[in-house]
Amino acid sequence: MPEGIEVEYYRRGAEASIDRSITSLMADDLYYLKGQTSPSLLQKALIGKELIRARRIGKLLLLDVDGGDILGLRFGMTGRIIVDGSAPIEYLEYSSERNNPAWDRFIINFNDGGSMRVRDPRRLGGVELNPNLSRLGFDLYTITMQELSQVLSSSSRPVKSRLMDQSEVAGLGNLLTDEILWRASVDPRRPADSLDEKETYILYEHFKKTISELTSLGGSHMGILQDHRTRGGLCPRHGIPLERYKVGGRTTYSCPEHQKG
DNA sequence: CTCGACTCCTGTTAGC
DNA sequence: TGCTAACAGGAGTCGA
Repeated sequence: MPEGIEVEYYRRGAEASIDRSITSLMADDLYYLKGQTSPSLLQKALIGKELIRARRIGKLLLLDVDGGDILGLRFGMTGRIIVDGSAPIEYLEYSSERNNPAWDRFIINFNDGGSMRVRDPRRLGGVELNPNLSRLGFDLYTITMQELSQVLSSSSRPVKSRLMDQSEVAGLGNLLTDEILWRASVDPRRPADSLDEKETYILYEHFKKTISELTSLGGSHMGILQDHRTRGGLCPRHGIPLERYKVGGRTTYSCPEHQKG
């Protein structure tokens, strides 16, 4: 599913839509419009305008409009962005291999005949004009050691829950979080504030390395753990069955050998 | 503050 | 073989 890494790819893809005049919209799926966003507000903000910048905070893609508005796109679990018919990410975990235009929930048409569309089979994403950004935590690409330390030391919740809390760290999803904790040899259930300075540093190093590595490899699904995150899956390091359980309601896999305590 | 339980959604898959 | 029920997870809400 799209996590921060995929959305960063989407952002790069969306840059192809910069500086092109918007002539029309398709925003028929009202369920997909979040907050106060309505088709008429979108028309007013976008028609005759241009997108001037593509930004990203965590899993939220932000497109600045030349009238001062900001178009926020969320992709949920199965959403992708398609600019002029091509998608920055073709393969998406848990999404359909098929590519059905009926799943287009939002379309921007440009005066040159091209388009930018959000294709989302399960409709867990959404479009929001001028989204509230104040609740987003440190972005996964720019978080510092001090910031991570602050996030972890200020709560006794499970370390995994803390890392996935978008108001603390923005951009980590379930798969990336399992991958990072697996690499760092940390039990996802451990209280966040139980990690000492050295453990936090090790976690931070694996965090940064995982993000940069999977960004160059092409997505969250390229992680070492990913293929083994299934019932009966084996730890790629020890060859023993991974544990499967819930943390904060999310399916979690970890190795009982090197991620204990 | 923190937790679980619930909601939304729908394509895929496990299991009878 | 064919059906149904559970599952996947991002994000929000709600009550304990």
